[in-house]
Amino acid sequence: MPTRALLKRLQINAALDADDVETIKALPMAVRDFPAHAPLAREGARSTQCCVLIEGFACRSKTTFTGKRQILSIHIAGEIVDLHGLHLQVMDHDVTTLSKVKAGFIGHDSLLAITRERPMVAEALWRYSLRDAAMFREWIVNIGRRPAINRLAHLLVEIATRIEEMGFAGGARFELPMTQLDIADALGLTPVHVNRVIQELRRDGLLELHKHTVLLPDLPRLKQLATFDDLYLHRSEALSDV
Amino acid sequence: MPTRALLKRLQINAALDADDVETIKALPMAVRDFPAHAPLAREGARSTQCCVLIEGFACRSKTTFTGKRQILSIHIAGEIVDLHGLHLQVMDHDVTTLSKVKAGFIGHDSLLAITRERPMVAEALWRYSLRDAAMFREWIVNIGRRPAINRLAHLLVEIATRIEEMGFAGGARFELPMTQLDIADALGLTPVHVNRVIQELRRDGLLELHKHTVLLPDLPRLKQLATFDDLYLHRSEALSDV
DNA sequence: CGTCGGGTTGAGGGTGATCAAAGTTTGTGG
DNA sequence: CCACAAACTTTGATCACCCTCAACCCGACG
Repeated sequence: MPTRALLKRLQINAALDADDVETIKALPMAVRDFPAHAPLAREGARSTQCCVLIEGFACRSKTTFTGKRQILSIHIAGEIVDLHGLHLQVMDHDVTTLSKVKAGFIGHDSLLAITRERPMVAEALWRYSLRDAAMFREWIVNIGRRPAINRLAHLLVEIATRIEEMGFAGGARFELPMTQLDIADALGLTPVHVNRVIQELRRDGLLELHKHTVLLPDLPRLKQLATFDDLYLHRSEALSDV
Repeated sequence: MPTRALLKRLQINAALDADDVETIKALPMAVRDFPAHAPLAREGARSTQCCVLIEGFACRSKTTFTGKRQILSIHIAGEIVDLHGLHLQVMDHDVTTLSKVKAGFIGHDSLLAITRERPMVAEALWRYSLRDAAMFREWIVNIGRRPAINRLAHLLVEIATRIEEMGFAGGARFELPMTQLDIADALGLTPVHVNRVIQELRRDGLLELHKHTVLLPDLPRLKQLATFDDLYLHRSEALSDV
């Protein structure tokens, strides 16, 4: 069931009834496989469908005229990488796979139709896009006001938290198919400096990183270093919903 | 008519029919005045209403545990500073006035009701929040990948563009009630360095700044310096709407 | 006239950038 | 399965952008 992860993702933040769930499951979705480093959407393009990650990792990024890339967010299975395209005509950034990816594409027409018929689905999606924005805000704080080590710590803890939230693996060990260059572009640093900061975390016993497997041996201390507060992830708000 | 600016703002990005407009005009709204540097909303609070700027400037910000403030966005008349509160229970950041402000407060209950009855209003608001997110993304790129001068240039051009878009004054001259400390917090810099960068722009004939009046004598050159591309503002998308 | 917030200036220091090169791993084709 | 290339990681040396600290100036306002 390709919509399983998506449903899980939406239900973390919204109370959907059985009919809502059925309607989402029935959405026509084209599933495709992509290799790593493949574009899922490009800046300037007019999208006609939304892209849901079923398996694998992707990131959103912008490249300045001077050729520098800035990664805006990392995405895991269950997440919609371009939901904004539903109401914003043209893509203002790129979406690229980080690993091999299985992705589902849902036409804007069918998605718009269901949002107009089922207000709760519309609100779940709207809320999802608001959480997206909340993560961008924290990303701004991270890049603007935290030194490099703390910045990297925050990125790691955020990803660990989000992976755990979706019920994949434990929070302290996970796959992260990002190169040090990717991490640098995510943090607004250079790859050389990221390498040095990684070594510092290793020395402090806060990070083990072989291949693309991350292990966080002392999550509490890492969270402290990151001054991580998960408020901005707006977890489990469904219960208190109107 | 206190909803005039808001309507103008929404209609830039959405096609509202006469009934939609009337419904928005009829929204019960409590108007209040605030001095400069007053909180409009606080991190951790559960909001029950949305705050619309009728006159004046405000900003959104987060403060890290180490006491550093990062400004996330600047807001002008017509903008809703906490629309996300409609679907996200708790505020993940602060909203503060920058100048004297006249603000209108609309209860979540009436706002939710109208979004459920009028899909086009819901979509206009949803789209508004998506544009918000697009501005956060550009803010990330600005802080993460542009040197200080270019960063300041970008901030100035963005504000000039958004003020012009709303039909206030010309794009090259406008009021900006931010201190150099505020600008520093917006750009992820220190006030001392902001001061030096301002002087550099002055020397280059790109900026005049007396009191809180900004004059941009050579907007094209400033845009070039900022490598400013207004794509992310998603201007006038209403026409091509579904 | 004194205080206070904000702007300006100077000296010195450090975080992170740049440049360059050497390892190491990954992946691909023979 | 090996050979080779390409991509990624690591290390070193040097540099610069921006920070820190500190003082002084200026205008607004009581």
